[in-house]
Amino acid sequence: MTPKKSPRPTMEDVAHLAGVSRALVSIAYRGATGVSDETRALILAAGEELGYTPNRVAARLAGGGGDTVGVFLQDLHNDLFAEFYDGIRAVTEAAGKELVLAVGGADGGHDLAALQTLRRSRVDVIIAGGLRLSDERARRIAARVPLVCVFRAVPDVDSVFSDDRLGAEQAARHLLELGHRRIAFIANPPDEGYLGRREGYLAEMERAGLAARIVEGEYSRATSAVIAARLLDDPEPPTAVFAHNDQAALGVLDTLAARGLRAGRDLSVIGYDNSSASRFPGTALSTVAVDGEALGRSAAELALRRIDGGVAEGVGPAAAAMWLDSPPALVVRATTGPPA
Amino acid sequence: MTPKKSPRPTMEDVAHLAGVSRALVSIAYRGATGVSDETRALILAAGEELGYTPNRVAARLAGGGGDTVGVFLQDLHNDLFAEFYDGIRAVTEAAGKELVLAVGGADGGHDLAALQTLRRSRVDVIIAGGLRLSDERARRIAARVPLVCVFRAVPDVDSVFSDDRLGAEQAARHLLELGHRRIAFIANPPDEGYLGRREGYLAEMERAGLAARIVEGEYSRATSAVIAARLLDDPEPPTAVFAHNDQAALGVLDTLAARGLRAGRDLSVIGYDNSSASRFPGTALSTVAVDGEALGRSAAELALRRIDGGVAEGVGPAAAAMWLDSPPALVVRATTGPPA
DNA sequence: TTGTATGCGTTATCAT
DNA sequence: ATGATAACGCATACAA
Repeated sequence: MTPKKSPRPTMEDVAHLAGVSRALVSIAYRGATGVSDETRALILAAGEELGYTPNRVAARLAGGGGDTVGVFLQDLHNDLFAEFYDGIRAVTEAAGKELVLAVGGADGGHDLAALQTLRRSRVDVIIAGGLRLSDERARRIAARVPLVCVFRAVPDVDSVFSDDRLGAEQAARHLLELGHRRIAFIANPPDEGYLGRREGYLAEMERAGLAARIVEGEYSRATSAVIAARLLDDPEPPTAVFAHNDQAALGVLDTLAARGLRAGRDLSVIGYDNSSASRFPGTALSTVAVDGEALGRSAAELALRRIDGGVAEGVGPAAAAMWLDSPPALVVRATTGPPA
Repeated sequence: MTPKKSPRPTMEDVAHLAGVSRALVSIAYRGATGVSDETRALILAAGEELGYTPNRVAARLAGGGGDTVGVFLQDLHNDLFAEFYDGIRAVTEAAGKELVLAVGGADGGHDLAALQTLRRSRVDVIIAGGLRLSDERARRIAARVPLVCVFRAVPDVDSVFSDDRLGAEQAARHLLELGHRRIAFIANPPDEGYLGRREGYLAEMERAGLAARIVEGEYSRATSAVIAARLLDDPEPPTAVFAHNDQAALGVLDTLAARGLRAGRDLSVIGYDNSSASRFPGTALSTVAVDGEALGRSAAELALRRIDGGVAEGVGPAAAAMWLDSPPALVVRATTGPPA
């Protein structure tokens, strides 16, 4: 009278009920070849009856792997990464790969831990969007697991990115052509990569024979708001501000609103990313558009090639691919105008 | 002269190098008790030297489990779910649990597949934010794996939610008090739960002796824009629109903008969620605030109790907990005003 | 086509 | 504190 142990049905149970061997059940559930359609239907029916769900954990341990891609997302609050994820999913889903996600924290402090998590879960490749780690650290990670850095170029590491420097030049030039001369740049932490935007700004200012004015900031809206206030209180305040990304630009807009000032008239503001927030009619932030979804798709394709074989199989970081994808596009909206 | 196979270092390798047994290595890496601090340091050093990373897949197969929580997120494009995730992470991280994520698609069609993925990966409990499945389906899933539904009350299933009905009543009343009489409600698909908002609207309209006007919509901004256009072209157009959520309300705003109409003057619009999009100064959408992060925290606590034991351990859906959390709060901004 | 053994890297249960 | 040994659930040769 020992009651049958019922924890969770396994392949064994399904095989038993269907009157076949475990191997057959395995094949049937994977859609692999080696079973007659009839027996497969029979097996699936048996599984259904038992409420069986394949155990992916066991499958990953046993199988060779090669069907799991890890994705790192810098920030769920930033719409750009949602688009990025959409792009990745579109191609990985079509290829029948499973996605494992890891999300960064507000600051870059958690990025490394997130990558570790991905590594522990034995993903076959990692696509990292918006990694805030030094190039050196990124390289060290790439040495242990195939890594594709996105939105950012890391030398010697597979990277898919937009030409930030070019985009920044366009933004700066736009401000310059409007007649601005005192243009400040709110930068990101310099030790976390993403230097292209800063460089573009610098280059364009130099070309115009103007003094550059870089203020180190972060990615957050709040921090940027504080910086903007300081800038405005300066004895010789800038007439235009170019922010490293939209989030930061939004922070500038916040202080402007708080002081009853109007963006585009009292101070020109331009961001970078063309995040959904910048697109709202009421916000109408001038910015530089980055196609997050396209970058996601390209990154996923690169990642798949790394694990599925193909052209780049086996090659290490030595043959890192650098994909300059989807050129940035200046988007002029309402927050930029001629100096007051 | 057979070269040592180098694929990936395992515990065995670490144990070998450290001159101890595998079991010790296991204990050392888990921080469990049973090793002297000295040997542990020695083991960790050996692991470091080999570039060893614990294999979580194997650990999950072997171990009893109980340390993995699955999270379903309806939509990465909606900021509300980012907050929700933050709340979950705050408590699960403190409890030392691993998170496994699954994301829904644009429509609810992928929700079931996402849940399946979570099930296959053998998470110990699932926290689902914004599930678009019928109550019945949700119940069937809950019968097979501990499930916590959030933002929504599913009878007989653990649920953590805000009082949508109350919030909707507040929104409707706000419109009523402003003097509106023809108030339309853009609803979500009726078979996907989330009926509280509709009910609140209905109740308040009835109380005022007014005719309700419900238009079935979806969650998307685009669909809602089309609906708004139709509403506006009606021979007797509403003077106010209450949308099921902010996304939908934004769609109404889009149509207004496209026609050169002004929200708050030509047509009052109110949404629901207080998503970040609604907060932008330029948008200033009146709405009802939901504390996504608080709901996430509560849901996580409930989930942990389910797996870690404690008060609710072992109890099935029969004793489902319904947490009415964080009361909704009316947020009046610029898109609502007296009728023209 | 179908069934059988072996191994995947850990954890857990025993002994010592 | 430490060291063997048995699961964990499945994939993958390989034999039938």
